[in-house]
Formats: sequence, C-alpha cells, structure tokens
Amino acid sequence: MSRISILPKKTIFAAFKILKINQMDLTVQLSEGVASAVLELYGEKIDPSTLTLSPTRKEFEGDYTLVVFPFVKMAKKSPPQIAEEIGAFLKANLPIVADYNVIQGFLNLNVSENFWLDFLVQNADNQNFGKQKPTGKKVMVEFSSPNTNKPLHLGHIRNILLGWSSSQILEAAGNEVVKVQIINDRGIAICKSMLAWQKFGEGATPESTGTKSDHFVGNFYVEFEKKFQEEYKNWQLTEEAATIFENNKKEDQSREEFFKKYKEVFFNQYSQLGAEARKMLLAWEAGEPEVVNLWKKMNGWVYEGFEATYEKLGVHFDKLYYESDTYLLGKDLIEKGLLDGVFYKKDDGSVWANLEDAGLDHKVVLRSDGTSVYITQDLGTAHLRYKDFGVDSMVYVVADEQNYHFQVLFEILKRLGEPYATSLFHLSYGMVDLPTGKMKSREGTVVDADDLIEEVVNEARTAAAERGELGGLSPDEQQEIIEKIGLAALKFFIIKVHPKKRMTFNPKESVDMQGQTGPYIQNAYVRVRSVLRKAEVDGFAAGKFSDYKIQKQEKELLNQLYTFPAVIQEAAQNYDPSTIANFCFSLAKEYHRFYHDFSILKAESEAAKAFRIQLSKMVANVLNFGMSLLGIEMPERM
RNA sequence: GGUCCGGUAGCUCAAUUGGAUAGAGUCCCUGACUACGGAUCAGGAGGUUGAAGGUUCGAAUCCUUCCCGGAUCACCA
Repeated sequence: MSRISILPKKTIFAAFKILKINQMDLTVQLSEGVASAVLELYGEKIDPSTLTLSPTRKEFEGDYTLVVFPFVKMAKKSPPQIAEEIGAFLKANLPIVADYNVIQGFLNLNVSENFWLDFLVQNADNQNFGKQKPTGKKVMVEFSSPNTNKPLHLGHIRNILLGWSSSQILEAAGNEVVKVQIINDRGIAICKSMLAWQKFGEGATPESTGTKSDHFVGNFYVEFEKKFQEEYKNWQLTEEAATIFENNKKEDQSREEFFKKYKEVFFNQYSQLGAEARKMLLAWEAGEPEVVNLWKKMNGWVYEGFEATYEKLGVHFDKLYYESDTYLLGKDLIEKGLLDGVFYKKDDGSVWANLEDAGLDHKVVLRSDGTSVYITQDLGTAHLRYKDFGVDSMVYVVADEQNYHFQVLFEILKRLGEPYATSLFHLSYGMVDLPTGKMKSREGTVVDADDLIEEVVNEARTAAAERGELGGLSPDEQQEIIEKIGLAALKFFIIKVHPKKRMTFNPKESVDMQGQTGPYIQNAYVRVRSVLRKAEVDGFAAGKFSDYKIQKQEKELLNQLYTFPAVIQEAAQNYDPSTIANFCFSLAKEYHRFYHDFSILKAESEAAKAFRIQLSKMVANVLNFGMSLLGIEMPERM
C-alpha cells in the first residue's frame, strides 16, 4: 500500500468528482490533481497554488506543462521519472487529462477534446466572456486632471487612455468603478489667460474667431507669456537690472544664464504684468464679482473644448472635482492629526509630518501662515471622496514625476487612520518623449491632442480610400468607421507599452495600420464578421460538431481564448492595460494565421464548418470585448 | 549626493512573475490564394538581455558592486 497518511483514498476521488462538475476551472483541476498525485505517490502534502503550471510552449506537444523540478528532493527520484509517474497518475485518475508526454523535467499534459468542444459550445456566444463575478468592491479612479489654461496634449492622452482602460478592466474584474478627475481651475496660470484676454482680447470669443474654445483660451495664455517675455527683455536693459545682475550673479555666470533663472523673481517682484496677474488672483480669492465672472466665462470655454476632446476619445467621468472647491480642504484633518500626534508644530507655526521611520522625510502640511499646500488639499480631497462615495480603494493616474508625493500622501492617510488608506494605488506612468527628445511647452514641441487625433483619422481615411472597401456606405457611416480605425491606431500604439516605461512617441509610427497595431486587430474582427454575414446568406444554421477532431492551430486558439479571464484578472491586479493589448494582438495574430490556412465556409465537413464558425464567433467576441476594455471600438467593415 | 524607476535585435516593444532554443512588429531580402477581404500569411537576416560577480536543477527576471538614462529630494502645483 502506498503511504497515504493524511487523506484517505476515498476523499481524493470525491474531490475529483466535485472538480469534474466545475468544467471551467481547468488549471485548478489540474493543479489539485497534481497535488493529489504528489500526496499519493510521495506522501507529501503540497499547496496546489504553489505549482508552476503554465500553457505548453508552442513547439511542444500538449496543452499545459508542469515543471517537476521542485519535487526532486521529496521524491528522491530523477525529474523525468517523477514526471512520468505524475503523468500516469493523472491520466488514470483525472478525466480531463487525455494524455501526457515527458521531456526532461517537464510534464506536458493533453487536455481531452471533449473539454475543449464543451468550452466552445458554452462560451462562443458570450459577448462578455472573461467578465468576473461582482466582488462587491467599489474603486475610484482619478485620471486626466488637467489645468484649465492650456488645451490637452499628448501627455494627457496617455493619462486618459490609461485611466479609462484601467477603469474598464477593473470593472470587468468585478468591481464597481467611479471615474473622477480633479480640475485645476484656479491659481496664477488661469489668471494669466484672463488678464491677457482682458488686455489684448478686444472682446473676441471662440465663436467670433472660429477657434476651438480651449485652444482659444490657451492662445491667450501664450499671448501672456509672449508679452511678459517682451517686458522681461526690456527690463534687462535697465540700470536696475544691471545692478541686480552684478550683485547677485555667481562667478562665471553669463548675463543670459543669470536672467534665465531670475525669471520667477522678476515675475513676482518687478514685472508690471506679474503684479496685475497676482492682483487678479487676490481679487478672485476675495470673490470680486467681475473677476469671478470672467473666470467662469473663460473656464466655461475650456470645459467646452475639453468635453469635445473627451467625446472624440470616447471617455467620460462620473464626477468632476474642482480645485476651486477643494483647495481649502484638509485643514480639519490636520487639526485631528495634530491632536493624535500624527503631526507636530514648529515654532513658526508651520505643521509637519515626520515620516522618517517609513523611509521618507519630514513633510510640511500647513504653512506658517496657516494656509494649505498641495498635499493638504489632496488629503482633504481623499477624505471628501470617501464621504461622497464610500469607496474601498482609490487609484490615482498621475505621471511618475509625482511618485514621491503619492508615497507621502498614502503614508499620511494611513497614519490618520483613514479606512481606505491601505488600498491606495498610484498608477504611475512614464513621460512621453518625441523622437526629437522631450516635449517642452516653452519650445513649442508639444503635440496637441486634437491635432494628433485629426492626423490619425486623416491617415485612416487615406488608407481606406486606397482599399476602397467602404464604397457602398453613406458618408456618415464611412466617417464613423474611419474614426474608429484612426483612433484604434493611436490608442493601441500608446496602451501597448507598459505604463511604467517611458515611451517614445513616433508620430509616423503611431499612424501605422499594419503589424502590431489596432487596425490589425480590428481587421481580424472584420474578417469574422464578413464570414458570418456570408454564412447567414448561405442560410447556415449552427450544426453539431461533437465528434470533430480539433486541429493543432484550432487548439491553439481555444487555449488562448481560455486564458482570457485570467488575463483580465492579471491586468486588473497589476493595473496594467498593456497586458490586455498584448493578449488581443496575439489572439488576432493566431486568428489571421488560422484564417489563412483553413477554409471555414468551404470546410472539409459540416462538423468542421460548424466548429470553425463557432470558433470564429468566439474569437470575434473576445476581441471585441478585450478591445473595448482599452476603449477601442470595432468596425463591422473596414 | 540620498531615494525611486528604467536599460532586451538597427528602431518600437514582449517574455505566462524563477522554467524548455529570449519572442513580436518595423526596416532590409525572398516568397504565397482563380479561395471566406492582401490593413493578410510564410521564410531569411538581425542578440554576450548595460557590465562583472553571486544564489540553484534552471536567471532577462532574485542578491551585490559598478556603468548609462530619467524622475524626485520647495512653506510650487
């Protein structure tokens, strides 16, 4: 008798029975089977979740591969021998294991044909295959969060696409998601635009000039900077400036270098325009009606423009937070924290947090004059959001230059004992570079969001015209399809890169429609739709294929489809949409190959035809759902 | 300088979280259907995974040191 010490034999097989009912959890079945095998054969109890069980690599025969090296010590046998024994056990005891083969320390398992046929029958028509059961958790995702003095640019686009797709993925993983942004609608920047419009605008409006309204406001911001530079240049020629230069320059510092760094001081102390802008900010803070009305008017224009861009990108928010409402928040949290000993007060009245034991520094949370800083506001806003929605966790989509800020923010919230504080995540992403280098607004190398969208759509239009497949459609329908294609190219190009990586945005490559691109994936979908249309014309009704012998490439597709739910979970867990993008590409690629090598409508048998139609349908459904998680829509033709 | 992040084919990116011969796209070269759509498919060329040590059955992945690039270290946001 074998050394069963922990579980009697009956129990093991009872477990198999239960597992057989639950057809979906293939990997669970396999790993529990392996655990039982190890217990039976070597008398050791192991945790099934610690096994390395992964899809078999293409060049080998099999569906799933078990790495048996970890068992060498306990079994005191050679890896191939162990693999052989476990394989034989599984084949004898686990119905879904049809066969196995051993290569060195790798045990390759063949899953039974019935399992795959069943899998296809049950899921082919499921439009949301992969969507997880509700977790009961509520997650807030903050993204975009622009300033209102300038239109959106390429950096925002990466942010928005990451935020949107993460939201979709978290939702697909079973969470309730609240999408928010915080709009930086106050401060000196918008005052600059306001002042420039007041001084030089001569009553112009977006309508009167025919300018998209956020660009209209942005232009005045630029106008302000231009006028300010003129003023600064002129001032540099005065005696006052010369004296300052002589008294404050560092050794060897050129005049030019000195004044480059002196700009802020000039703005705050000598500039006429600077004085006017600051005066306006004070007037705004005092609530002077004239300034507040101007502020409302100009921000209104900006929001109108943003809204148009968001709509083109297909994104929206559940709730907007405005900094003008939240910038004074957080002080009560500081009070509470002071009482609880989370913060301490310096002699000058400023309030600090000592985060040294968390590997961070001392951080000021309230100025000596009692006013709040950036982090104070974020503390208050987090608290407000919790009160508003009762969320379990929050995700902040913000560029990686603010990594430190969020470390500090999360640490302080934890110390304040905020209930959601242990479930905060900073979805930090790398900057977007151009092939020519960094984007710099001062040097005019910023890629504008609206321009970029227009460019990719135009490129899609040209490509579509060359192909001439859209001829029979109305202009509106054509336009709709062309926009889907262009945006797919842009979005996929950006999302496919892992968020943490700094990425190079090559405008030329971003409009590519061949190879590893959005349109390539759309094309796989369109091919299926085309086949299905044709099948319907032929009056094809889904037939049976229970005795069909699955071909290798078809199995490959089924295998990929099968992993999709796990891919969604992985993407949600890691807050990484690029996982989904790569999955979609790889599935589309496999399908293109299959489509090329096999006949569907003229298949060798009715069973083959029925099977392939179902398989195609499922591929299309999964591609459609997967791409929708990235905010990419599929056209019916292209 | 401290801390954090990155470094993989000429270029843009992957690598099932420590697994088998490091894979795709692009560029260059060569091919493919009287077919369900060629925005497709196949083949070739292209690598000391920044470097050197270490950990082990096994390392692009973990550890140590160094090199390169970036971010950050404000009573700015």
